[in-house]
Amino acid sequence: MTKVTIREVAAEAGVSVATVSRALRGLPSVSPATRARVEQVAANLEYVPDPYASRLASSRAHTILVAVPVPGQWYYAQVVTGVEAVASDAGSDLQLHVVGDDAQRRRFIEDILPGSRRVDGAILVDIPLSPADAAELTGRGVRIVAVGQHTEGVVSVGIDNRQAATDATQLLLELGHTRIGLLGGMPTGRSDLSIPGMREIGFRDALEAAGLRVDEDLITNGNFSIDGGDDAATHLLSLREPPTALFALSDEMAVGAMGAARRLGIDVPGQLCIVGFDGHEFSGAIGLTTVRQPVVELGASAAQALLDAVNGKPWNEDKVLAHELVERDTTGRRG
Amino acid sequence: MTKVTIREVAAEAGVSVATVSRALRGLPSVSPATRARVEQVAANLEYVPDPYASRLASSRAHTILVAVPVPGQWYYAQVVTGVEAVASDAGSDLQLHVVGDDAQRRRFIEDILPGSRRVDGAILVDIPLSPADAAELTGRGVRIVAVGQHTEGVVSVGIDNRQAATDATQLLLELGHTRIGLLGGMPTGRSDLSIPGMREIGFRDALEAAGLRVDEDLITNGNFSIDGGDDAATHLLSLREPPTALFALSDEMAVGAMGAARRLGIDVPGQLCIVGFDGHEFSGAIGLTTVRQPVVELGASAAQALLDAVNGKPWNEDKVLAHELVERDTTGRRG
DNA sequence: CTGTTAGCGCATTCAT
DNA sequence: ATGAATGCGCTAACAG
Repeated sequence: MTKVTIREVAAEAGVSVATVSRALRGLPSVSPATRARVEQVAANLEYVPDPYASRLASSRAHTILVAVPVPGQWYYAQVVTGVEAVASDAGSDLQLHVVGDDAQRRRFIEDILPGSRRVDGAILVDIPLSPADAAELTGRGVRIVAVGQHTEGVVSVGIDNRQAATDATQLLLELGHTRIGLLGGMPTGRSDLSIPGMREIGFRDALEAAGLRVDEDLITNGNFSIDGGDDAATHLLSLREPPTALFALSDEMAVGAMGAARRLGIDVPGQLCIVGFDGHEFSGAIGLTTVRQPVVELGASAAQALLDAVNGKPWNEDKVLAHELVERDTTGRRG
Repeated sequence: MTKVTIREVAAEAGVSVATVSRALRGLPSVSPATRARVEQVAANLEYVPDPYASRLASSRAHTILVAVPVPGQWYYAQVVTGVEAVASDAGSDLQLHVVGDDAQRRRFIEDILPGSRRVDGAILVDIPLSPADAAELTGRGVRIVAVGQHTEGVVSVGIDNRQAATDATQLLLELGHTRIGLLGGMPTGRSDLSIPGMREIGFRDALEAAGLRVDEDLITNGNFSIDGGDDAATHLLSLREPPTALFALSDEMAVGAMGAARRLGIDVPGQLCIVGFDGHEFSGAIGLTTVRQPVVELGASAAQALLDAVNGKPWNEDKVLAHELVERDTTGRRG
């Protein structure tokens, strides 16, 4: 009922509040005996430091903020999981922010983030950030780490999206496909810097390397959603010359495409091969060939980068984690 | 760079800090003229109140905490999404905590939650809470709302799990199945109060109502995971007298079961019908019949309940949202 | 309607 | 190694 404060602990232990503070935080200059006594008393009184008071008094917030566009989407949920694990290990709280539309984005960048000591830093997952905004924020002392989306002047953690897309496309090419449909998505801003953009480039790379011309009609927008993938696939499959394979830039779209194929009575992989992207938890069970990326580790690394920066050891270069092409039923080697 | 404080705003606007505080928070006793001026100055100076200072000084944290066992699991991610939406609408931050194993659970209940003013309240999603702990916490002024898991003395938001399971089982019965396997999970604590427990009871209800005896050998533990569902299904399907239908208490397990069936060359729904539970985003695309529950709304309602409690209007009874049986391919009406 | 006076609970100098 | 003093930035009575 009564919120025990550091003062009562001090009184009870017969020392000053300063000593209690030092003892409980494991600072060096405290005699073992005193420390033991203080810890004992604190335990008895069930003393729990008020985080807000300590955040106000010190400069560390012991809180790391993570912003994602759609917290319910598998990929983001996994990244958040990774961040949480590292954060909680380090004794930091995790504040989750949703930055979906552009209005939220502006509010987030202008109002939330600048509140300097609110948090130790922020992890932006696929949140577009202009170099100007980035400079402005870091100038204000806001530590930022990006996951996926790369921004000038901000450390980022991700995979080699371009290469990963090339790998996936090459598998399809090896299987003999020459008409490959692409289920991509919303190219916001400079496409050569966005994730979808990089993947699309990788896709084109592979085709060109194989001496094939890219048929722009086969490049569609699946909106990174199941329904979008379904729609896009339905469209592609109804063309006069439909593709014999689809490369979806997310497993959600790939699943949508699988659904479309099933509805249209098109056999997968007999008549249509499909490759997804992400390594969604369901991909194995439904036999979806996909490019697996280390999602949880992505978040964990980002969190670590942030913590390191907080501790004065900022990373000086981006971290690129390994991806892996996982071949499964939807690209069953055609007999 | 320079953190603008309320003092500078006050100075610049020629009023006291108290007035600035009142003006900016929209409190009644401030003249329109003064308020306008203060707001103007605050905007110019790009003043952003320090949340920790205000939390320390006031009694509201403007933070709502949400605890889930596995943040990366679809169901939890959806609930969190719902909570976030309502929280951010109300201007509150969202603090995410993972409470997986029992050690985390104890630490959470004993150390995190009791920090009274740390948060306005907590939403526990499927976190077992003993009536004793609940009483202790509420006694300390910690507001709690439960999602799913019901605990004596704590308002909860959920669906009628028992009825939902009965509905699902009845569909299978109507289709003529008499040997139905159950993919359930870890009965932690009193099973008749846990979600899996309630669903299992609903399952038994339906069988008994149909005059069928429950074959305990068909009741398995799928651990609420894809792999667990696969294993459990594999086991069931290898019995001398295998079930002709499976009822999985989560879509993850159902998908695992679908994978197992595919691997074993068992046609679904021809030789085996499957019903899942949750209404996972992928269920539609893969044709999985399932019991859909309003996941996002679950979180949103819980958040609303918490906010209402904070505002002195605590709910006096649990909220039961509607579920819906969605019939799809995996229970294709057999010709 | 507005200004003054006190803290909120803790982390930090600076002494000792 | 420890204590006393000061302030983090804001809200909350209490006056006026």
